[in-house]
Amino acid sequence: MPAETRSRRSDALRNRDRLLAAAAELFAERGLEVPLDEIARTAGVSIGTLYNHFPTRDDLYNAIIPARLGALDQIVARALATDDPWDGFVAYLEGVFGLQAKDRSLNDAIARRRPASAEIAEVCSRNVDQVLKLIARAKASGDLREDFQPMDLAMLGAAISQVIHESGDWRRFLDLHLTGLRANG
Amino acid sequence: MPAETRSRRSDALRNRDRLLAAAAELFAERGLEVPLDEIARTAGVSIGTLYNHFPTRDDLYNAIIPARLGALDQIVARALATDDPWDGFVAYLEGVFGLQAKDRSLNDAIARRRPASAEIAEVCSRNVDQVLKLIARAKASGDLREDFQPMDLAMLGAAISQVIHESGDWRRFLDLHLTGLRANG
DNA sequence: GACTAATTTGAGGGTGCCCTCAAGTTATGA
DNA sequence: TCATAACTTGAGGGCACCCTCAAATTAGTC
Repeated sequence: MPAETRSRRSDALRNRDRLLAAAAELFAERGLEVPLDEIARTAGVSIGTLYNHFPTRDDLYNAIIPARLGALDQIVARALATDDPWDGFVAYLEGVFGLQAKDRSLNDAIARRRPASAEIAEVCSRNVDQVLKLIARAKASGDLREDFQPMDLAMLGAAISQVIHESGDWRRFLDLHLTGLRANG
Repeated sequence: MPAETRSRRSDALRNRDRLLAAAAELFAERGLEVPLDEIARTAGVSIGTLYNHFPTRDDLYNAIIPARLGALDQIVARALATDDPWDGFVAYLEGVFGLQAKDRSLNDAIARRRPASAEIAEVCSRNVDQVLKLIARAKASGDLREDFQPMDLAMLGAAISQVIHESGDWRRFLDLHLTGLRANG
């Protein structure tokens, strides 16, 4: 198979890297809907070159988002390693939302399931099992209310994504959500 | 002043009504960003006529949104009329969010301050005093946590608007937010 | 019925973003 | 250094939405 031995040209590799760097930066700053020609311009490359390397927008997403979502693995692992089930659950929430707050593309990808590509879905679903464990653990210890559902978590993510979007204090909001608004309890 | 006595032509009045009806319907269904030419088409009128009656998008918003926001007055009044301060506070939240859930344009206008026109801001601010009263009352009775701020309400509105947007169960989410996720309390 | 001012019309120009492809450039290996 | 495949380029066509304005139509008046 000689096709395998063909090496990419060096300029092509360099341009690809520049495109990824530019896209990563712009996605993080402004979300997943930055115009492609702006990415090309930032990378110092023509729009045609961008399309050579990434024929569709999803190709660009798939080259960037899954790697970033890898951070989720660590967050959920650390949460599960926490002795106290409730603290672990809270640590997970703070970890994920902190990630979303720092990177608008992750806010889009996690909370709004924006790209919705198979590849990204895979990364997310890889964590679902772990997260379910986290939830079960917190329920078993009596800390988390019994009726809590995964959908509640999804909605919390959506809600917080909007608080972040509005530049609100998401930690404060999370705290209120965890403890409730009622005074005595 | 003879200019005052000039009457609008009947077809113009009719077309204006049709435009308002079409815009109201489309706004409620799909939010405030429906294309103007779609509104004109729905009204059975040309795009030029739309611009005759409503030179800017804001003119259209101002002709529709403030009236709808009038419902807020009733909601807050009914909430204040409720004997139990906490029940009143909750009734207000349910009233407002119910409104947002039924009408996407109100979801945009209330929670995301989308049009941000002076006229709409006026309608909203008219209620602020009443809402502050509602909050103060609920705090005084010891039902609402002392550290609750108006900003917390704004963020809750933003959060719920997103839950509604994702077709989530906003009542469930509000319930969780009011009572917290922790099991015992 | 004819006049006129009010109103409507929709083609057309502008913008921003998408995507393509024929022509030009360049890395690479012989 | 040349040949060639690999790569880059950017003008250009498409689309969706915005907004304008000269020409056509029509309601209201005499």
